[in-house]
Amino acid sequence: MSKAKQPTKLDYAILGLLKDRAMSGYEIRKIFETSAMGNYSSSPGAIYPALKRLERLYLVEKTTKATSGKPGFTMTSSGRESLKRWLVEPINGEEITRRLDEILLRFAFMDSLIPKERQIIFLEDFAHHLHLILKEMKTFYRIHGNTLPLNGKLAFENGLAIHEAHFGWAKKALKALKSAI
Amino acid sequence: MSKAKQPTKLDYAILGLLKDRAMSGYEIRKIFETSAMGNYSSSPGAIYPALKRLERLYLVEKTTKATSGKPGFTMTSSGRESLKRWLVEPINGEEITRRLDEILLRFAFMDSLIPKERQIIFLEDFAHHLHLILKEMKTFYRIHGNTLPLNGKLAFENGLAIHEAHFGWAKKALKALKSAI
DNA sequence: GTCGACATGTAAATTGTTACATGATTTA
DNA sequence: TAAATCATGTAACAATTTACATGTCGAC
Repeated sequence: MSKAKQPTKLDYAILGLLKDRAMSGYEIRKIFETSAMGNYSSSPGAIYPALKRLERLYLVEKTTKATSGKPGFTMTSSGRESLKRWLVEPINGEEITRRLDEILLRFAFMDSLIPKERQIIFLEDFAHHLHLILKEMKTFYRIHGNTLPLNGKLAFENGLAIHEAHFGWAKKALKALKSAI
Repeated sequence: MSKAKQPTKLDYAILGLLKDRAMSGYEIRKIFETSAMGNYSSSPGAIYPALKRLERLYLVEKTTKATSGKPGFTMTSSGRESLKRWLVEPINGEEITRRLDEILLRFAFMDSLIPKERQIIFLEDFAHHLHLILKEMKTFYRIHGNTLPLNGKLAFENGLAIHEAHFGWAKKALKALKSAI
C-alpha cells in the first residue's frame, strides 16, 4: 500500500516548465535561478529530489538520448492532467494574502492548457477577492491608519498600493483575454 | 564548543514583534495567522521551536508571572542588537526579486530602532535597485514582449506593474520620512 | 592544459508541516 | 455544561539548505 502523496508547489512549478518541451534538471535549475519564477529553490538538493518525486508519481518521464535528441524529462499525460487540475484550483482569500506569486504562476502556465473562458473566470475570481481585501484594508486604514507608527503606516500603504496594482492589472488582463477569444 | 548559529527569518520576524512589548507564543501565533506579515508560519510546530531557538541564543527571555503581569517572552539587549543588525543589512538585487516582503518587514520594524537618516538610506537603496530592475525589465519587454505567449506577456506585465508600484511607494515614503525628521 | 560552465547527484543538519495531546478559561 | 477559544507543546514526517563529490566539455 503506497501512500498517494500530493505533489508539492515546487513539483507543480517544474511540471509547468515541462508543459511545452522536455528539459534537463540542470536547465530547470537555471530557469529558477535566473528568472523570478516565484521563489522556488534552484539548489540541486531541491530540484533533483523533486524530479525523482515526480517520476515516482508517474507525472514525468526521463527520456534517454535514444528517444530524442538530448536526455531530459517529459511530462506524462497523467502529469498534464495533474497540472491542469492544479491550475484551475479555486482561489481563496488566504492564497492571495500569502501566496500571490503562486496565483500568477498558475495564470502564466494556463495559456495552452486551459480554455480562455476558464481563464477569464479565474481572473474575475482573482479580481473579486482583491476587491474584497482592498475594501477591508481601506476600512482598517481609515479607522486605525493614524494610530500606527509612521513606518507601520507606510508599510500598510505599501500593501494597499501593491494590491491596487494587482487589481488594476487583473482588469487590464481581463480585457486582453476577452479580446483574444 | 557550541556552534553560534544564525537566527532564521522566522526568528527575526518574532524578534521584531517583541521589540516594543512582551508577548506569549500564542499571541505571536495569532499575529502571524491574521495579519499578512510576510508569509511566516503560525503553526505551533514552527513558533514554539523558534522561541526555544531564540532562548538558546539568548536573544529572548521567558518572563514568569512573578516578574510581570502575564508570562511571555521579552527581547534581551543582545536580541535588540541582533535585530538592529538584521534590519540594516544591505539590500541586494536578489533580495528584491525573491524576498520583497522581507524588505518591507524590515522597514516596518525600523521605526523606533534605527535613526531616520539610516532609514532614508535604506529606502533610497531600495528605490535605486528597483530602478535598475525596472530598466532591465522594460528592455526585455521591448525586445521579447511580443514573442511571448499571451499569458506569459500578461504575467510579465504584472511583474512590471508591481515593481512600478513599489518604486512609486518608495518615493512617497521617502518624502514622508524626510518631512518627519 | 587549465579554467569555467555544464551536468547530476548525495549526506547531514535544519526547518517546517501535519496531526495529535493536554488542560485552563470563557461564553452561550 | 457543552462548545469554543486560550495556551503550550510533541512526534513523525517531509522538504530544503548547505556543502561536498564527481565527471564532461569547450574555450583560451
